[in-house]
Amino acid sequence: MPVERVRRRIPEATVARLPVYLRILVEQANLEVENISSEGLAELAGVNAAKVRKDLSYLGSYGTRGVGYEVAFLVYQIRRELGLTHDWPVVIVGAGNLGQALAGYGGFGERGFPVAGVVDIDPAKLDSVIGGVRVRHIDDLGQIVQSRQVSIGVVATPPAAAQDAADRLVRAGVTSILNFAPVVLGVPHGVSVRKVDLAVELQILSYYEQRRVGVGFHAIGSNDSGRGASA
Amino acid sequence: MPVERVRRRIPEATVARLPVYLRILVEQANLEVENISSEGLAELAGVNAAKVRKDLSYLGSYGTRGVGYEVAFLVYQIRRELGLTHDWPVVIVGAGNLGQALAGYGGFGERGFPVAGVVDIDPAKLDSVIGGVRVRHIDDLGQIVQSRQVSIGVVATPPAAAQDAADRLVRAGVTSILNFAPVVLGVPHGVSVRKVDLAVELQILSYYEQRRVGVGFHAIGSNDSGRGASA
DNA sequence: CTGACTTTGTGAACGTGTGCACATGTGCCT
DNA sequence: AGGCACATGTGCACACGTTCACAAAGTCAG
Repeated sequence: MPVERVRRRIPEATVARLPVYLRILVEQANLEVENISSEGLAELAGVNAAKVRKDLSYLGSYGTRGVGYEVAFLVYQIRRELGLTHDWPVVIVGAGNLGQALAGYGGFGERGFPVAGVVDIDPAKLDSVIGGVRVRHIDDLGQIVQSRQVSIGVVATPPAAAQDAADRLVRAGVTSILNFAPVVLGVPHGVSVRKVDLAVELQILSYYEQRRVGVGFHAIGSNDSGRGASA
Repeated sequence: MPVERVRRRIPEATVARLPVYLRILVEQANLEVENISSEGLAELAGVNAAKVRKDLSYLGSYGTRGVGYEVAFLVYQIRRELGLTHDWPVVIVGAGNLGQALAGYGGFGERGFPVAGVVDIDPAKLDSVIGGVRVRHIDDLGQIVQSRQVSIGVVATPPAAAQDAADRLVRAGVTSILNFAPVVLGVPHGVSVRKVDLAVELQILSYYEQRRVGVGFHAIGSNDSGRGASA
């Protein structure tokens, strides 16, 4: 069939849910499930069935009325849409507590994001090996990014060093950054940033916790899949 | 002045930004800044000034026209609203890679979320000390939660064990859960869950990265502060 | 005390996201 | 071959969030 990439825009909220559907679908595929209905998928993803259908409709009409969606085919389509048909090597800046945990956490590579390198500015940390990767000096960043075609960088430095880390990543040619430091990063136009701030998450929980005066029932939206409680 | 807790509801999106404002305001206070305008705060938080004003207006009319907001007072009000006037001890389930990093990461305690305990199901992990806390068996969960008045639990287990961890937390009396496992947790009505899924974040970046065909300019919304790029 | 200037607080318009409800299409059973 | 049961795909209405634009309220200089 002819390649017809129409480049239709997918809503932000949907993009954030697709990875969740994908994970569930892969699990179902491993369980030898061949077809799944929007309701079944919705149940597993903890969302509304109509939302699932609308989300999937952005990819095209890949369902069969009266039957549901073919799991393997959906997996392929979502992967394709998310750009997961090939690996995206990432480079981690900061070999502290968090950087080490991230590098050591096998989940990255498995899910298509192999750790191409870990760098730190502290000479004391150099050459230690974490998760099979040797820690190199931050000055090698450009070389790593170039040679390994890295386009995603992870900032796992202390807050004070985060902006510098981001600047270096951008200078090295990285165009997407996942930021773990509790800082608002300034980056040039054209660079995507997503942040993960543990303290912020806890503080949000604290808000709802504090409100739980005695009534005790809330459905709080999560950051990407609007879901928090179920009966 | 009389205490007038009206319990007005604050929009979800605003709740997610308040912690960011708070962090910035605390920084400014340390820099001896006494007053800040909505525009100044907006700049530092990477958001629109009108948004800042509307967000803060949910707390009450705490600004002074022609001047701005008194930093120290705002810090107090936001803390109060978020329920950060006292500490919220947390218990971490799972002493693996991530659990260790979280426990060892000092940022929790500093920001009002001291680690009350770390538990694991694996006897081999018991009694090792991480970040000043001894790893205990998961059967001690109830005792820890009760004695330390814990209401927030952190799930840092492998995916397969996450639901069980959540069940145990709920049974022990925890009412808020921060979930790091790539699983959709089912919890009873009245329990709040927020999730942090690294792979999902990377996959979202991948989507925008993949679209960057040659045009190269996108402003992608972050999970809480709708912001991704700046010039 | 007055007037110019600054910045808040908010009404109103707009855009995005959600969920219902149902027509439409598909497969199965008789 | 026909009809029935089922599940998708989507139009529509509503809720939520964002941004503009401006009146109201305060400051400060002279």
